[in-house]
Amino acid sequence: MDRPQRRRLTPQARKTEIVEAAERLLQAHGGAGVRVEDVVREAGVAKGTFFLYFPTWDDLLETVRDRLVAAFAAASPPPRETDGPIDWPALVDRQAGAYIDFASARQGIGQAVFNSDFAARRPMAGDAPVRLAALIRAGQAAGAFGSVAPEPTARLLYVALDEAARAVAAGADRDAMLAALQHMIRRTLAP
Amino acid sequence: MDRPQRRRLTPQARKTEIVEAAERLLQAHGGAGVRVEDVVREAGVAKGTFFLYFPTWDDLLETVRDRLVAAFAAASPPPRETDGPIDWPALVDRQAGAYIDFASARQGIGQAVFNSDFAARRPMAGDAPVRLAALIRAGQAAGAFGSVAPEPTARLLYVALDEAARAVAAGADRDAMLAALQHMIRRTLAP
Amino acid sequence: MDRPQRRRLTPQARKTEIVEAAERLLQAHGGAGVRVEDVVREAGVAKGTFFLYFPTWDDLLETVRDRLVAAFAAASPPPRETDGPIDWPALVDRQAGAYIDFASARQGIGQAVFNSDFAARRPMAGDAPVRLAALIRAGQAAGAFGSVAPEPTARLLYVALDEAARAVAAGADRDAMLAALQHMIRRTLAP
Amino acid sequence: MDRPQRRRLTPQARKTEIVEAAERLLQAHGGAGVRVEDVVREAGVAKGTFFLYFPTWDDLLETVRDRLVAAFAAASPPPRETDGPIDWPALVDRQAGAYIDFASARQGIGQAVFNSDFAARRPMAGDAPVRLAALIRAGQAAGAFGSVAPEPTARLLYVALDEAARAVAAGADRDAMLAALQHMIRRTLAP
DNA sequence: AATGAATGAGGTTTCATTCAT
DNA sequence: TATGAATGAAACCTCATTCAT
Repeated sequence: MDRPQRRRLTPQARKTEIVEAAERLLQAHGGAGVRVEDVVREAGVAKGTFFLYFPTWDDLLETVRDRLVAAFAAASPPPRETDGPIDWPALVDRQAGAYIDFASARQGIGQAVFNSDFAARRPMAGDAPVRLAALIRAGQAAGAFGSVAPEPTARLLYVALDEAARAVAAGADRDAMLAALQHMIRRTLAP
Repeated sequence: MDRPQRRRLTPQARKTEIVEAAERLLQAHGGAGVRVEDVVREAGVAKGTFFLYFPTWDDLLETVRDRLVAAFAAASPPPRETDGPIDWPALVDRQAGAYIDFASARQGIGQAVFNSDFAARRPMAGDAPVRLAALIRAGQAAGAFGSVAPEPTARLLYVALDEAARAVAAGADRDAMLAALQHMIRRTLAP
Repeated sequence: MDRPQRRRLTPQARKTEIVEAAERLLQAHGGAGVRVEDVVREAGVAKGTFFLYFPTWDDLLETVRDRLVAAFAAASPPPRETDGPIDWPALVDRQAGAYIDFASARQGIGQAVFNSDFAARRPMAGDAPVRLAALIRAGQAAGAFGSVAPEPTARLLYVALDEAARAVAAGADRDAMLAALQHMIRRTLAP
Repeated sequence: MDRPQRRRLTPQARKTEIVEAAERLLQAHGGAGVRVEDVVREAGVAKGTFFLYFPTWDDLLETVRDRLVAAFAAASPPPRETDGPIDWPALVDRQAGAYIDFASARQGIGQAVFNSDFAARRPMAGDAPVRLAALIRAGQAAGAFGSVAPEPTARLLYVALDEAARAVAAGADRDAMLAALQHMIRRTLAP
């Protein structure tokens, strides 16, 4: 028949192809009902190839999650000291907006890896709240923020960020959500 | 034979038995890996009986979810006007504490019905944020709160409440989480 | 369509049906290439039913093996003292013949459970050689046999018995094999 | 790059490397669970190379089996007439001991090629019993053995030899097994 | 001759749901 | 109303074998 040629790639390239195929499907379906079968069809590879790169389905999801986290970290790097004195409130506002836009555009994936049975099965180190806590601490050191407890507050703010993104993805007014979020953050961290 | 006597109960009582058995297991396992098989064993009924009362597994989860929501509503009723002028900040603080204690004690169930594939399959009307928005509106009407947008803010505060409960259930210091939460809420709603 | 009616049986009856279907196939194919799929087709049950009774494929083989051993034990019971003095050489000759006939008629099953990867995966207590050693000991006590070491000799005689059956099943002359076997046993055990 | 130099060997040498790697693994694991993957890793060659030399997995096992048979034949050659009159009973005793020692030291391989699904899939010409029958015939011609039927008896003695080796490999007392075996053989073949 | 990425048929196992009793 | 044996559609995963390089 017209069986497509066997395409030989470097392992890294092939792995990426599979992950990206998975991301497309997860984004479209929120993770629910996406199976190995679907991913390999989307990626145009054989089933065995999938398991060559991901021993289990959860290993794929883990990779997807790691890529998501890394992508946001790369997209909104923490402020560098060298750029002069930091306008903390403005910085926080900007980051909040960036997060909403980033995460709402990837809501399906986020759902699949953060609000699913998978998330319960394979809990995550939880990098984001840690980075947020560090940010709060830095702002406090600069005298820009009040004396809230950094870690608990970071946790709470983080889920608020996430919820805002989810709301926007679900159709809520982006600017209204962002305004409410920024208000909450500014007020919470204000001296 | 000496088969255990078939216990004839009112339909409602039998249904409750099953739900409560399910709640015990979901609470213990966070929902992961709890199967119909397990529930009927815990409830002491036959498998067919389960489907007599719950056409599908998700119907059971829906019932569990509804009961959870109803239980909290019953446990912390909204303030009644008749009790004289309301101390809004104090009210909010009290509700936050109540929510943390209630939800952290039922974290497993909450996980199973709110942070799982089920939650994605069967989204919920979302009663809690609505009630919270109403509360904010009432406080605003009384001049106790500032002019934030009630619905978006309610959404954000609600997930913060939830996260605080989750953190406590996971071992975080209850009082520290509560303090951070109360600070956030008070500041966010302050005039 | 003409989907066959669902046949409800007692668990024991259904289990037996499945085992017997398996035995037919194993006997016919020597175990090689017989799969769950084949057994359920032969038994006329659904695949899930198989796993209801045999958690794994090897559990089925174990049941088949146990039945085989039990069947031979039942078919040729050890001599009872009450029947008067025993003619040991004649007894041994008779048992040898019985074993050859029994085992050669079930060569396929024997192959599947005793000379296969399964046998290596799940080694057996090895009841037969033990019973044979007891028989030798009893004959020695009666002065009918010489002073060979019972256990090692029983092991060796047992595999010879088995090989004779295998040879007969493979087409060798039954009487010639039996004669050679009886000669070997008699000579080995003679005083 | 620094990829390990592709070692160019004569085909025969490369094939031997693979077989010997396989033998090491089969001996260690009794054949169960040894896969092509394992063999090529042990041999330090690529997977494709394996199939260059062995069209199928069973071809490898066949080679292993042939080497095993040839190795024993080489290790204990049949007696040559030129050495003068043969002491048949002593010869037989010696061969039995040699077989036990040889086979018990290679029990894993023996299991993999003689008592496995492979052995059923690819039955063997059965050289060993044939040679044993010839030996019996020669002894009979010399007047040292009785008039047993050579072929059936050789079959039975051969499996006894094999079982003795298996028992020793499994931890049985070598000398006790050997004594029982020699007794059985001597008595069976005695005039 | 040698490599190792890619294949896909085939196998076991799970479990929500059905249905004869 | 209640039972529990029976179902079968997935789902995951393995691994001998192929083939482009």
